[in-house]
Amino acid sequence: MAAPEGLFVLEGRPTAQLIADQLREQIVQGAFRPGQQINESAVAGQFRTSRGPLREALQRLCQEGLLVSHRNRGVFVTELSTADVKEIYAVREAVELAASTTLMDAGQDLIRDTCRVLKDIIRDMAKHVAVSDWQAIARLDMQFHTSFVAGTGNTRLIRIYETLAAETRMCILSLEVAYPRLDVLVQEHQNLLDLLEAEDRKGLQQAVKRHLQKAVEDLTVTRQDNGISA
Amino acid sequence: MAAPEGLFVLEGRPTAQLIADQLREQIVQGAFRPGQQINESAVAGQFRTSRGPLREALQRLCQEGLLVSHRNRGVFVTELSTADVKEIYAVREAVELAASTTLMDAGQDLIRDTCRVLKDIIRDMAKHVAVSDWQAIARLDMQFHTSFVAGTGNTRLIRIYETLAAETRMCILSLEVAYPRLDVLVQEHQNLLDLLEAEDRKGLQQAVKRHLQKAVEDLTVTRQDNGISA
DNA sequence: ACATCGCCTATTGTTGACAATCTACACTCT
DNA sequence: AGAGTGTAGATTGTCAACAATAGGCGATGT
Repeated sequence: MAAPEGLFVLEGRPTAQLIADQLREQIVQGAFRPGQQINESAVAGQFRTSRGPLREALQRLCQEGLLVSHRNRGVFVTELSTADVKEIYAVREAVELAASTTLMDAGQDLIRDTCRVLKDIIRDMAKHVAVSDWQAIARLDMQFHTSFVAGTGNTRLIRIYETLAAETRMCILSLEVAYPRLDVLVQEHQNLLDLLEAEDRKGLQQAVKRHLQKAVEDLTVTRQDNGISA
Repeated sequence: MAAPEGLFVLEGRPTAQLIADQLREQIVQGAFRPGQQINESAVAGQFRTSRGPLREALQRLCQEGLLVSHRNRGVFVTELSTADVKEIYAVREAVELAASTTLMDAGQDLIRDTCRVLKDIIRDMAKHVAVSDWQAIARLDMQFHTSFVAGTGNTRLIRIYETLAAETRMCILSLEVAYPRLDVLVQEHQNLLDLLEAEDRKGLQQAVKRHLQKAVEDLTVTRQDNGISA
């Protein structure tokens, strides 16, 4: 049962998915400006492939909400408004609260394993905070939350959250806002970890709500309006 | 501000999305058997189009989880196991509970509007129950829940739930289980509606949990094991 | 009789070319 | 001068042909 069927299918994943993964990473890192059009030929060339596979990858990213497609005009990098930020964080709250409940009901073993992973992420985060590496901090921030949700083992919940994580990273790009309160960032995540380890159900849920609500405030106050996503 | 830019872009939506929508409907209605391979050329011909646009549509449905893709072998209709059913319903619970909270916080107007929509759906449902039209009942069942979530106005939450709705309808197909307890079905939904209208926060959340938990039991007891989704 | 090897067909993955559409710019007319 | 129109360029949408891979089937040898 160690490797029932996945014993090295060498690049067994579909090409479009591989391209989508790489392109997604480029987008959330700001390689394309919000609102910018994606030139199919140019990007296809960049990936050393043809327009066919690339267009398939674009479909995926459109569905994830990172890109928007206008018929006969092409696909563009999504511009996120403050309304979008609120939506995204509302869904994140829903997913994380559900994950909290599931984890608490799942038993100590799952919680222990999850805590171990989260602990390492916080350690990395502290290191990058020391040198103010924003890009890495944003990545680790979302990795923390994604790992938290991943602890449930619910593949669908994880998929949903990964999409939300990508959108969240776009928020930071789109709204051109830096991480405020660098020092409390590590502290807040440590607090979440502690509450999980202590199996403090109510406390964890409250902490998650506050953590996300604060983030929304940080993202919305800096720029009160940033266009309408319609 | 009535129609700033969307004043009739006649079929403004991308082709791949249109094909995906139609194909999704066919799949959830059982036009393809679970595990069956989708022949690209054949289906493309059916839609009077080429393989290119069809493949783009397939990418979407793969990401939604209705299809699974194996490199160099093609895409197949997903076979859902009981583990998948539990996952799907866990996420549904998370979304619906979040929707409940949002609606309750949103104020009476939103609740009133939502209730009106739900009332009509229940009426339709009762009609189709009278003649035992399973296909229509399944559709209306999911339409009820989707409309409930739609009441929040959170487009991302709605998108997520629409995907879950499609997967749920596949559960019924994949597990080849009929709706049990036809009579209580209308009654349960009416109960949810009443609790929403009464703004009984706690009561609604409890009712949602029970409603979904019952559904899981109905879907899992009939067939205790139905393959492994890996 | 069974296992193994090699071919063969069907289907997917990819590519390049062609057609349709939109945007931008220059030109003309009032 | 300003508004409207026509044209040109670029980009997307679509298609059909080519290449590559996987699984099935029969032949062959032990």
